[in-house]
Amino acid sequence: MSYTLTTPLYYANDRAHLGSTYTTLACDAIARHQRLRGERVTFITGCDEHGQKIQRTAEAAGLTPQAHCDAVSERYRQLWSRWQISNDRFIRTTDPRHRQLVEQFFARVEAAGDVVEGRQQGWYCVACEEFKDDPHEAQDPECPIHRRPLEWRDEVNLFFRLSRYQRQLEELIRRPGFIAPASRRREVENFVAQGLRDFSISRVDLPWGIPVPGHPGHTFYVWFDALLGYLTALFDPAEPVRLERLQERGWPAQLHVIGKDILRFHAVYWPAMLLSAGLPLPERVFGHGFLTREGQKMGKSLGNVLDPEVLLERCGRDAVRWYLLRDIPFGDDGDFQQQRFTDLVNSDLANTIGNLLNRTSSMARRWFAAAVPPAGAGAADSHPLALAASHTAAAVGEALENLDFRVAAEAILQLAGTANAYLNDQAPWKAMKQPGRETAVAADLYAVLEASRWVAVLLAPLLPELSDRMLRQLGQTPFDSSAHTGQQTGAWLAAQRWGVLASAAALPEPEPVMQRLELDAPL
RNA sequence: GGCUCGGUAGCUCAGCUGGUUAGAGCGUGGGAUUCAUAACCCCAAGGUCGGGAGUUCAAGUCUCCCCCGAGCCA
Repeated sequence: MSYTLTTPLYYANDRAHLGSTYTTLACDAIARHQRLRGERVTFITGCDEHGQKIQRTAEAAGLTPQAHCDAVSERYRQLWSRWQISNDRFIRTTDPRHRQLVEQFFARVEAAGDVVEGRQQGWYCVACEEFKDDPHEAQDPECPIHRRPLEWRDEVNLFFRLSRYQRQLEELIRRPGFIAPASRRREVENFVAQGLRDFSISRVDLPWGIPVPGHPGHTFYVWFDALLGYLTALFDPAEPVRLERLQERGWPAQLHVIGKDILRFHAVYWPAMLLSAGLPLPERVFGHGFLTREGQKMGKSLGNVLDPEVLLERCGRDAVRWYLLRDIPFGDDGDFQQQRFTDLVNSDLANTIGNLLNRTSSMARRWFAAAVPPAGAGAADSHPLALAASHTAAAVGEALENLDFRVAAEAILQLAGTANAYLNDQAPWKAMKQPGRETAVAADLYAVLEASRWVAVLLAPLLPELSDRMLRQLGQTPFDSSAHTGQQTGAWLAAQRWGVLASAAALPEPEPVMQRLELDAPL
């Protein structure tokens, strides 16, 4: 089976912010989970590089649009690489192959009779790249979102006949699971119910875009071009772009993850475009929420923007991933609070999970020749920790399928908590002082080591690096869920069996797998 | 202006089709312990469930109005 998922193609107007990082981290966890399950994954991200806004930003910086995009997209690429994002593809809409794809796609849409000319007059926001509904006679109207003056436009554009797809889209949107979370569905339903209007797919006098074949002077509207980037990305960079081959390359996508602000484009315009071109539709569009910081919207004017590069530098990947995935319900809006961030990272990762492994490993080494103790009763499937582990695995699997990272994380945490409590109940440090209890202690420690191993295994999609360190400390081979080299062997599922640790196998000297986070200054 | 989604302990959230003293984790306070990253384990305090009215034997849970936040459409 293959599993294709995408982040949005981020607009190359400016560098990455926390929101795009959040989206990308979540997708990374999904991609890794699917690889670990044995799926052939194509995880797509990239940059959307056309449009008037970029052209103007480049001009203002004294650069050509291409040079500007080269710089911005390179910065994205490097950022994702530093976050160890496991994307298989990074597509840029200025890639020459993308132009081929757009041309092929447009030819289909045009052949379907879905392209018509129309005159468009109105006030236009360059930042939104959209016409606004302000009345024609308005004096100096402003964009309510960007607080910038609107520009008067009067042009003949090409329109996509969205209105023809009214019925089909209504049906699609009703389909359970297409729009997720379900709470966002109503909004789109209402929008469609108002009656779909054709939308323009070209601009005139905008050189920074892909020329529309057969329509001199027109370039494609940036959204039309950008969405198609998901398709271009599926082709191997070395192979020619051929729309007929799309389905062999992993289309349709199982999942588009986006911010809730662009839900309409993905749940309405995009499916209609695909229908017109005779291509299958993505299975699911997931619109997640936005992040605020300490209760306030992040913005340049407030000067409270949290820079993902700074965050990475000062806190590390595991900590940030954990906080964002474990504390913010995926789909809802969330608030980044520094105190809570450090509290959770320290409590969950360092104290509960890290210390569990550390204390157990240290006892095992001390009393059982630096090795995994004889398993005895600890290897039994009926051991309380074995039962807990298998419940946890089921819960984690289900939660991850539902993209509910928070529930998955909590389940893992609970397993670690159960194991910690078990240790306190059994108190091996006391038992070891009594003669004849050595076998029982060995079994207890074995079981707790196994539980720790399960914690590490289940953590692999969410926190690949911490999982890695834990498994090494247990003398196990870590999982490879990265792009391209990801194992896809089912090793991860096979590791979800009680009793994998071999008694007498050497245990490396323990060192803390997770440092506590001490932030002396605000981020 | 119309619509959507939220408003439950200091913080983040659970509470299905209405039904015993409203739950969890973090944080706070206390206890116990020493294997461990001053960690782990146990216990406790903390809520008039945004406000008001209504339906009902019974409402955080249903209806209406209002307030606040986020968003969609005008």
